[in-house]
Amino acid sequence: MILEELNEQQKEAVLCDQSPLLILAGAGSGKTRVITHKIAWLISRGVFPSKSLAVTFTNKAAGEMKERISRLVPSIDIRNAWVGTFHSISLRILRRYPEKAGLENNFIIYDRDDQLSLVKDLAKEEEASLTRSEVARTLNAISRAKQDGESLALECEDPFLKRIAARYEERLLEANAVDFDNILCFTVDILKNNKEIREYYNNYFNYILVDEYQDTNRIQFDFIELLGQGKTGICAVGDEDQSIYSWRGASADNIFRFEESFPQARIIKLEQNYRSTPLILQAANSVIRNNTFRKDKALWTTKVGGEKIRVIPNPDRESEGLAVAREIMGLKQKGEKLSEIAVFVRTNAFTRDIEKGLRSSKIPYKIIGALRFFDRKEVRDILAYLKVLNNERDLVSLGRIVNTPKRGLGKQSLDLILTKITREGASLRDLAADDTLSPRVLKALIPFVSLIDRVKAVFDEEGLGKGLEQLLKELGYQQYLNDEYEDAGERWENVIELMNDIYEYESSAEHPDLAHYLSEVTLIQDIDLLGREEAEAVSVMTLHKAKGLEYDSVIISGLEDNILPHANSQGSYEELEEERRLFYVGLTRARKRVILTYAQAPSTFNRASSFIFSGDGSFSKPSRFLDEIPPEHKEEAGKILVPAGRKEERGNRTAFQRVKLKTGMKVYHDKWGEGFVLASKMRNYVIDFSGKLREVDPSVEKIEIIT
DNA sequence: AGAACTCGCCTTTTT
DNA sequence: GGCGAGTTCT
Repeated sequence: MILEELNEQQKEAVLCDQSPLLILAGAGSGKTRVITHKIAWLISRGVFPSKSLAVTFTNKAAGEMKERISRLVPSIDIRNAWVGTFHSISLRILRRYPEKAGLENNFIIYDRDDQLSLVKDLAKEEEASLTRSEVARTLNAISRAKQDGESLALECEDPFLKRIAARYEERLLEANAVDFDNILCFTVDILKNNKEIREYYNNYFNYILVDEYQDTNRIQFDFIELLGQGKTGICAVGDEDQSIYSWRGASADNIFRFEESFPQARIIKLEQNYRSTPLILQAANSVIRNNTFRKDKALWTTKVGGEKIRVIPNPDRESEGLAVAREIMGLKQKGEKLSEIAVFVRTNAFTRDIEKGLRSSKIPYKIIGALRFFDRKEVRDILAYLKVLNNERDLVSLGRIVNTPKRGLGKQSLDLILTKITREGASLRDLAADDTLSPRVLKALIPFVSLIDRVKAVFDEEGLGKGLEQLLKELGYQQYLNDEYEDAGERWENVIELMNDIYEYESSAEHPDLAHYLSEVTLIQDIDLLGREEAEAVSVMTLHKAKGLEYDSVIISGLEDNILPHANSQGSYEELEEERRLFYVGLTRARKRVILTYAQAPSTFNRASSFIFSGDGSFSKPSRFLDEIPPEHKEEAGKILVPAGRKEERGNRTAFQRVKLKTGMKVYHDKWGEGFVLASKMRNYVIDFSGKLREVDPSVEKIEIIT
């Protein structure tokens, strides 16, 4: 039964257990199917679910994989199977031996925001003031080294960076915290340095399966190598054409390294695509063929035909959002389900433009992972309180809440408090009794410390949910939100949602405790993973988030040079090829159709979402990747005219709401025909109509932009 | 000393 | 359009 729905290669892959196995699986060739069926098959043959380890790329993928397995072997409880991301699996191991990494058992995880605050603090400690991007770059360097299995704290040419990196690790340990990288690094170190632990896990897992193998980095490879050494039951599935995470140390080279570390590995190629129409497949193939660093592959399908790829130019970003909405309305009228439509963007910021368009057409949508629930200020505030309640030596979190809500402890006081804690090892209680502090500071600090103590007692005696309720009550948090924010209602809703989540966790977890809750929350960033399915809605997400998903209809927006490929990724051949793979990933998500949109003057409108300026503000070019799709596979929306001003009836007079034209734009005027914009002059524009210069005010005269 | 206000710069992508 | 740094106000 489990083997029935598989083709020959897939079946071979599922059955192969006498040698390590590397599956090179093209897009849509059923690789997830192979993994789920393989695990289900093993379980059906009597292997305990907990003896298989499956590593996925996201928590969402892990959840889906478990669901699919349990549908294949419905009679068996697979809840304790090891299915998860590298991070969640390593964490599960690290939680068992925290002392081996110098941690106490209530350690928590610092997310990116915490990390940035920490680096900033440390720079200040070194009397250097770094800009936001310098802080980010410093953190990226530290992180990248760790992902490569190195450490700037130990080895680095730049003494400043080395010092920051070293202090960074110290401060993490002092706060009894790990960052995302350390979850893996510490676990790998424990496995490396402790023979008994390594052998225990090496023997424990009979089968190890790694999905999205092309996106593993060095430390993840080491992890797999340590657990999989000497095993035949190891299997990695990947596609170098979908490698899109090299910026975080991922390397498709791991595909070659696999054969070195696991000799006698079999290689099975999956080349039959079950997802897309041949038209989409051919288009995607001809795009990816332009990459030089790849093995040529021949994806094929038995399907026939397919709709041409629609390419839709727009005068500006706003119109692009509207065009996306219009296309979706069209699809809906054809009877397509909204849940089978996805819009992909290059960067998170662009989701806002799409959002606007969809909202104006009243199309229900969900943004996947953009403004994440746990990134909201009110949620972060409360979580910071929880982190301090868990461990008051967590200075990043303490710094966040000491004056939130405002209690008269500003920058100066905060600095003083933090210094006393770091230099003198003072506790909060010590500080509340410290008579060297000014009366003004003490007056604010004493109630704060006693609040922490009181709430902590409730947490210990009555549990997490009750503790949180007490915290909110003592803080007067709802009142604080009302006083400070216009959208207090919405913010309070989020706090309530967090409270529901914590009650939910408390009733479902085996041993509910704050540290576990906090790390769960940090690793699982998407709120929709914490319950409740969304209603029928269009999905909007970044191309990176799109990996591993599929939809009937895919719309990719922002197909402009400097966006896709991104302006920051044109420095080298490698970067450009990664951008092309990103586009390829987007295209191959589609079953039935692809729509591509771009804007001509993205920076004119909505500056908020567009930081990409092509120098002097000349307007952007369509993406070079568009040219890589053969003409017979696409259908340009052609030369269309878009009014430069939005028509408005004012009394009996028609006016055009002013819209900025840009130098160089091609326009059309009913009387003078085609022209191009030479310069702007107050409200007017100088336009060259085949040699004749005219000054035109587009809010009075009808000017259309030619695209 | 701390709050309130203004200005400029930013973001590529994520566990 | 938000966030931090810098500046002015209380």
